[in-house]
Amino acid sequence: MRWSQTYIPTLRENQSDAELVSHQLLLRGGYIRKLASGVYIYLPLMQRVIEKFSNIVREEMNSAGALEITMSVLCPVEVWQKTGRYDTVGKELMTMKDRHDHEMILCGTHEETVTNLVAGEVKSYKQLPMSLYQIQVKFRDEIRPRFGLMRGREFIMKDAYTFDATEESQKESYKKMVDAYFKIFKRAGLDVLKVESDSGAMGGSNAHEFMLLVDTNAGEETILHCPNCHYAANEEKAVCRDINKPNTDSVRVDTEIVDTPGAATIEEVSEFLKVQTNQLVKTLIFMADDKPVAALVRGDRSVNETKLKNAVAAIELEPANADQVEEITKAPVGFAGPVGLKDVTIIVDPLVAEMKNFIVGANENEKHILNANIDRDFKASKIFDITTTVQDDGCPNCDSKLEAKSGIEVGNTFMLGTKYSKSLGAKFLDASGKEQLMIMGSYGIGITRTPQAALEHYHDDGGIIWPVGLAPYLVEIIPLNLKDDEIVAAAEKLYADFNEAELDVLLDDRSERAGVKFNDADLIGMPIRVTIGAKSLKDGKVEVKLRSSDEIEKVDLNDIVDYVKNVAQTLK
RNA sequence: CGGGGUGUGGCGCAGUCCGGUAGCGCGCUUGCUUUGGGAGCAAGAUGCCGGAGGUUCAAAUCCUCUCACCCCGACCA
Repeated sequence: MRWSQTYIPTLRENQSDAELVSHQLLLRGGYIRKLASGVYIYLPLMQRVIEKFSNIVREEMNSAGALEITMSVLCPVEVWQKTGRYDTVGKELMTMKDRHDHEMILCGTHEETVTNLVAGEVKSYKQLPMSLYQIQVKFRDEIRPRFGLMRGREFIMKDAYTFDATEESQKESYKKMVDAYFKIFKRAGLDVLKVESDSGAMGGSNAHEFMLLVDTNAGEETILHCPNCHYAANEEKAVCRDINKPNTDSVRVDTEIVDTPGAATIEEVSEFLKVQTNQLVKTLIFMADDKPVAALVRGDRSVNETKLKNAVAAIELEPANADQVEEITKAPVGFAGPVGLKDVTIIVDPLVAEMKNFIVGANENEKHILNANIDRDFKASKIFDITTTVQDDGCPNCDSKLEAKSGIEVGNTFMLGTKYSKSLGAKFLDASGKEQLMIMGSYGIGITRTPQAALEHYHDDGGIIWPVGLAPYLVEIIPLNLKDDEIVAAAEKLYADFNEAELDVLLDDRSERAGVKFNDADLIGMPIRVTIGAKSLKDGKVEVKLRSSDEIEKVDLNDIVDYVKNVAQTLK
């Protein structure tokens, strides 16, 4: 492609509302433009990146035996009502009304659509396993879109779905997808970490996320990783095992109510009573589907709301507001405690359950209770891991300490079980003629998110440095002076040769000065740059430079295509 | 939804406190010169100062309402 024939609107200055380097680079490099919050237009270069990555995904999905289809973006609400997700997904569900006032879903995922399809088509175990996928736009009314393509309201996703007759077979299907995922990300130049995750509104038993680790604020999730046994899970899933337990008395002592004037927060109370924060127990009041829940964690730890949501099997969970807290505990915020609480579900974390003689709020203004003990002074509705796991907590699988890392989710895999096949009637007859529910899996990869995530790693001060797998063009030719006929002739010949050899090539045929072309080339980030200038050309040579290196190699004009081919092999 | 902030040519911003009819840099157009890391000179074009209402002789500027966008939090298939 000739620069003059395409559209690459590079900008000299950063746009003020882009926070992340990767977002900034896509904007400045002329890859994307914003239309509305979380809604982007992909310009020609981005379009090529999307095609490159999609093709990698497509090839690996096909090799894994998945069949490409395209499902509708729209889906009648009735299908979503059948699976219950019309209610459980909540406000993130994007919907519209047609002219007959019939509500339609703008799908953010396609379990409903695909299961509805398969339920009507597949009737025999002989047709299973079946694996379907598509690459398509998705809609999610995100509460706060941010970071450009990282979290949009409209984005492109690869979503795959497997249908199996038996658990055994489903495990194989799952493994095939996981293997394909590692191949895909490797080809895109990315090292990803597979972590255990919570299945959330998706339902199902087992789930993993594929995370790209980053050390910037681009990471929206915290991952706990064991360097020894390689256990890895995200914050919402990681089992909390505290290896620094506080010493506690073994003998239970009677409770005592004390005044704690002006001390409401854990810090204030611990300072006032001259005790460590881990001698206190935090009682946090939440509303779970409009029912009050008290969550008890140790004073020095915090509640993970996803874990708590799972503990009470709630659809909606939110912290109670000050009025609700007052109504439930009969005391202002800061003095809630489990002792004497009525008609409230009390979820106790295991770290609290093993404590003795601890301090809790007294449900009375400016008072706390000393020496509270579980079972004697209050009863737990349930003991459940609701503590957020942090750096240096113990690995649940070995004796090492966990490390906390920040990551971007670029893919996910879910074992769905029969949640969708049951509600949508995806049944088949097994070999003995008995009706069975299909066992499903669901697998996503963010097609627009992944390339931007990659840029969090692949850039320097000058701009983007694409891995070959994602680069819009492999090589960019820069003729330095368009008034020099020999340079132009050499550039045209090279351009023709690269095209002949079917290498993706961009020719910067603008009559800009060298500096402008070099800076733009650095900014848009093609892996290989070929510079044609008068000096080298006298000797029949051109200069080859990798975007990722400062070294310049002079190569004979006639050998250049082979040279570039070979170099490309050595790049990621 | 809560907290914070911003809307002024395509982009980045100044001007707003203290009202007087819009400016800078980059980009864009034309011409000449220049051509190995964001050139120089000259001449140009581009603004309902986010929108509506109000106060005033006069509003980008003051007041009221509204919309959009950004950041932090909740959410995250």
